[in-house]
Amino acid sequence: MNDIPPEVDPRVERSRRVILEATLDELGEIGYGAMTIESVARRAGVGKATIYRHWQGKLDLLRDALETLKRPIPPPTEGSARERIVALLEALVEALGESRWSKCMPALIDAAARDETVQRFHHQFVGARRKIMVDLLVEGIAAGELPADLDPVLTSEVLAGPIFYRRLMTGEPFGRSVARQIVDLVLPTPIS
Amino acid sequence: MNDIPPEVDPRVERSRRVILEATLDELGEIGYGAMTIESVARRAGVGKATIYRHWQGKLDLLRDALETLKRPIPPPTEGSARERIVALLEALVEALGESRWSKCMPALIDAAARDETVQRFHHQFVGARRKIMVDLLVEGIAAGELPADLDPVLTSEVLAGPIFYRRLMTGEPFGRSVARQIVDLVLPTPIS
DNA sequence: ACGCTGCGAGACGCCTACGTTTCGCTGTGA
DNA sequence: TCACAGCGAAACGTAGGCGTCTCGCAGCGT
Repeated sequence: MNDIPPEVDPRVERSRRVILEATLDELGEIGYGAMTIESVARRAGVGKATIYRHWQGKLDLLRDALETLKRPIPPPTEGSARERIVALLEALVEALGESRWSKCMPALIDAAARDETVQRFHHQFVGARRKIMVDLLVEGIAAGELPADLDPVLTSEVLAGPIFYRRLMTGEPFGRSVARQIVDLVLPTPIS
Repeated sequence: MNDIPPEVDPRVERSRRVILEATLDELGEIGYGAMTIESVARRAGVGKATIYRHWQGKLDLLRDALETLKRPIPPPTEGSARERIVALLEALVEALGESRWSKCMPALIDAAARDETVQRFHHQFVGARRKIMVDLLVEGIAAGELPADLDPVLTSEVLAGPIFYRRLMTGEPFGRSVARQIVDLVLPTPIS
């Protein structure tokens, strides 16, 4: 995962960085089908030969660019299981509102439908996020805070699904507060 | 909506039909960004001049093609509110599994992110579907079969969201049975 | 200080799509 | 029956991306 830097020429480092940045920007803005090596080079302020020096082509470039999106998501650790679930869902709301990941999402979904490698990345990326939620649910069940017969996987989908639904299908704006609303609707209310 | 046929040349009728068909096929297969007038013409077995004779360009063509996807969805009328909701959700599962709409969905989401007209179409299409579910929920509440404090809009999103989530985000296969599982999880179980 | 190497720029031949035009051909409607 | 209109095919010049190559430059490591 974390190599000891093999004395890489800083010029190479810098080129790779600005090119991968430009790739994600371009992807988010015009989509995968319309994205070209030349448009990426223009946006990056780079000769296209420099891109071909480091990558085989468009798909190879995209795959590398997507890797840079991966970032560890810290699972919430404070409060009751229910509160931690709300917090994680709120983090998802935030991420889907502003992040570069969110901006690239439509293009990513489209590209995933065309290329199997991108599809694997996409599913894996989402899967990693969802696993955190599933873990929280399992903990909650183990702690007796949630019903023992709750299906954690299905529940995680029911919790996260509506947020993606709004982002991708209806375009309806949403704020942090939907997170708690969804949890209140889905998880049996504690006696209060 | 339903004009009296203005004596249209059957050759024109036929051309429009095969071209719009080919447009949707092309859209589903290679996406909006990669789709070209020439690729549509090739697939339709048509001279590209014939396309330019009827449409201004790619976007104009796409908009017309999308219109042909619209089809009335008959809301279920038999059984309890809960059973009708399950039935409607099952219909959604079917539609997301097999239909041309589903095949075009990734491209559609991508195109909606680039063009406002497509976005309006997409949101409206989804909105029309969701309205049926909301109506069912409202009926159920009015009939006393569902709790009076249930938010019908949010509930419809929580019901449908997970199915889209699987289709677009995780790629996990799903069958009719998820519909009932989701309803059982979300709607308070009737005393049984 | 200096040889090396990654760089931006841009030219290359090739290919494909653009949107328009022309050409016979054939089905249509009177 | 026959004028006409829509058709497929193909050619047009233009534009732009492909992937490769060659420059001269400037920042790199020794």
